Amino acid sequence: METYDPQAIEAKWQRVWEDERAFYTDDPEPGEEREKFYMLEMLPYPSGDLHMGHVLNYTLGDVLTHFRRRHGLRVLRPMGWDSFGLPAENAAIREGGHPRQITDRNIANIERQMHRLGWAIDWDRVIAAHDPAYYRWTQSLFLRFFEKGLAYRKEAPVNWCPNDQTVLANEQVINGRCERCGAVVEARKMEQWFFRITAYADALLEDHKLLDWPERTITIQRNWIGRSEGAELLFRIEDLDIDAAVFTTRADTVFGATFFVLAPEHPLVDTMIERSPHGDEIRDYVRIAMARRGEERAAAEEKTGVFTGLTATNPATGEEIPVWVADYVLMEYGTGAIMAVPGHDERDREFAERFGLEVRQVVDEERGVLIDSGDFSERPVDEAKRAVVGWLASLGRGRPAVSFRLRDWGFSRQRYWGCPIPIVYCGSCGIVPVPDDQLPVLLPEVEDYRPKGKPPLASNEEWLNVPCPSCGGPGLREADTMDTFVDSSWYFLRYCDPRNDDAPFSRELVDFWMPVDQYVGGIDHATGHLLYSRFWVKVLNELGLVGFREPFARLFHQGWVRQGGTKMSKSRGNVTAPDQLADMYGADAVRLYILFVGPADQDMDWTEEGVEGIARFLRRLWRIVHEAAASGDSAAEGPLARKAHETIAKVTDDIGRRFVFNTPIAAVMELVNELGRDPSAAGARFAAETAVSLIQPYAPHVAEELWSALGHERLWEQDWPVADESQLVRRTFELVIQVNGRVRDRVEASVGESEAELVERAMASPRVQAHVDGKQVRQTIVVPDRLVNLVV
RNA sequence: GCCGAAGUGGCGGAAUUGGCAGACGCGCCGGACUCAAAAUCCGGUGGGCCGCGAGGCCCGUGUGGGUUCGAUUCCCACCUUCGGCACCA
Repeated sequence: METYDPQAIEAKWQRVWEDERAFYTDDPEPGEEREKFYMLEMLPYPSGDLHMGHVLNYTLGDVLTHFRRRHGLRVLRPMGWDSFGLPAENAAIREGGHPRQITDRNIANIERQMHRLGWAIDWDRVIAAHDPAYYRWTQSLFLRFFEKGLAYRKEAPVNWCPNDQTVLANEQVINGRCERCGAVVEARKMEQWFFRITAYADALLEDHKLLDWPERTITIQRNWIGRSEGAELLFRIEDLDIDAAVFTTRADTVFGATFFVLAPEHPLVDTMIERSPHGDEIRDYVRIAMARRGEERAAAEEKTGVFTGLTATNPATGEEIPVWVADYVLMEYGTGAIMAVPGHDERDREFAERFGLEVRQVVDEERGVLIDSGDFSERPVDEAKRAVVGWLASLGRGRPAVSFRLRDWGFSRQRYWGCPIPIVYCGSCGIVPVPDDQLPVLLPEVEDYRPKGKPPLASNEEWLNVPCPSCGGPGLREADTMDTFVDSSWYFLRYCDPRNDDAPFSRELVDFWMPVDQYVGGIDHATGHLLYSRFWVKVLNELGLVGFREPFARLFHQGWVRQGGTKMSKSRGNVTAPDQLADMYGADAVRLYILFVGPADQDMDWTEEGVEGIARFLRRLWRIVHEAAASGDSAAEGPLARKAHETIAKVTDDIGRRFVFNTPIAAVMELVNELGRDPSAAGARFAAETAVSLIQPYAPHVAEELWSALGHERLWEQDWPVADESQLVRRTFELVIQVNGRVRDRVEASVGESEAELVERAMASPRVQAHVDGKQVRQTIVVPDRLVNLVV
């Protein structure tokens, strides 16, 4: 027996797998019989180095990949790169070089590290967001959205750094200041691109029922979409000769609406500035309010606002109530205007108290009924909500309405390193899409990635100025690029048909592979990537490009691997990178360890204490399996064989049904411990084969080597072992005997004994007798084949 | 403030349907091997108490209650930690 040399055997088997194309997946044959399984982990951003979070994510996926493959499924398990985005651009600005060079270098490095870990990936299907062969189709799909009116431009506030003359992403704003220069960030309005995801709000909620997802993820999405049922009510503003609509979920409180408030951005405000005697004050207020960013407004100590000098008519009471403009009312929600009911709304009350406005109680909170509300007085709140809306509707002053918290998805980025938006602005034709046959719109070279008051792409005049595709007149290209969430909203479709030059993907292939059967990724993407991808697939479905409505049938969230937390830096100093760890202990040890330390769906503080234990286990496994191979008896019965069958059942259930990845390792350790007591015992060979076979998804290299030592080959394509049910049936068991719920003795008993027999055994125990001690047994509880409890 | 998740030995964790708390591993202790150490192997290891010993008793899953013959598991309240959201009418 040679000593266990992880480096050598890992290199050896990785070469074999590559030579045999073991983990590459061909397109389905016509009349394909094998069931498909699409295994996918979230698209990684190619930072320079793999970290332990990646190792957890992809090892988990790898275990499932091997497990499903060995169940005879045709498994697709691809990999690619979310390779556009700010980090590469920042690195280019900081250190020089081109974002493309930096990105390509990082991809090469991280890909090498991935190979080092031995993951079973179909590297033929690799895609990269920044590859023109990919982003031409991102652009093409964008055009389909544009044609349907689902991609549009509108003015919206952005974070603007007045010093750097640039738009900042939310994560670049730290406490209201620019992360780079520290200048106070302002809100500025710009024309930007949006996807009309709000049009799919109901569909996104409705189709949750099609998903086998963690409940909390669905809850997060549901809250994010924020569907509220209520009503739109009309308030007459006589001075302007218009009706202004408000959204409310508390139509029952309309009798208590003592003032009316518009958001500063509300379109009517301009009219008011013109027509109101207080026009100047309104204008001043609006200017100040609009310069404040959303978070600043929310964080303000006290609510601010300005009286417009106008009044609106409360449709329920007929009273004239004052109209105010205040920035605690958000233009983005509802109608951008509210009826203020300070008697029953905390925010309205705060405002009313500050400005001395009337507060009127119209609901008796204790009894839950309306008061001082005309004909509706004494009616319960829920009933009154409907009744009031019905009444106002009959007067033409209201209607039931639904409002959503969800906003449209702004995907313009005033950045260089992203997918160009294939649009040309023409003086005579307006917004003109670049025709499909002129795609891709390639990302041009620029001299400086820093935006100086305009997006970086706009600095390349030659690129920027193009003839209008429609009329041939002078045109200007769109200089914004796309949010990287656009790239990742359809990559899982491209994997199904990654080298298609004629279309983003063939419908036949995506309909075969999709939906993703098992998706694995962080819960941090609950309201971003996961929602956007669902939206895209719904649109593509309506366009007839795909035959399904949901992209990810089943979802699993791995926990966070925290590194460098106070706990660990104190105890151990530096953290070792995964590939260094692999150099020290081997890839198999790293893979086993990351899954062994705890449940994969829970957060963990990374520590290397314990990796030695895994390395020790692998050396033990190596030695014991070799011993069993030399002298092991291949009997398929006896205690060791039974233990092996129990382990098969446990591991299969844990991975396949429970989605638990740490306990199977413990189960195999137990089997190996038992085998180690006598590697030449009856059934030892079978136990060794079982242990090797079961550990293969976790530690494929050493498993393959040991499988050879046992005289077999190609473990990676062997069927997953099946537990022999007859071996699992026990004839005897250890009867637990309790007195008053406390365990007092354990005795052997036969399976299937009657309650009376079990009680008799219990009473026969001297230890039990000592506790019963002549007392009256008042009750006996018997759990067949398990336990007896005597109550005295 | 609101929503969610979680609190189990010195440590990471296990206990799947209300039925033997602490599997498996780390660490630690003892032993074997060794001139010695490392590695390896064997044994022990929740706390307290009683017993020369075999063994026995009590306490114990964040805290306090409850349901139950029986609770880490179910219910109520509270504490702590970690996430997410935060003027959404």
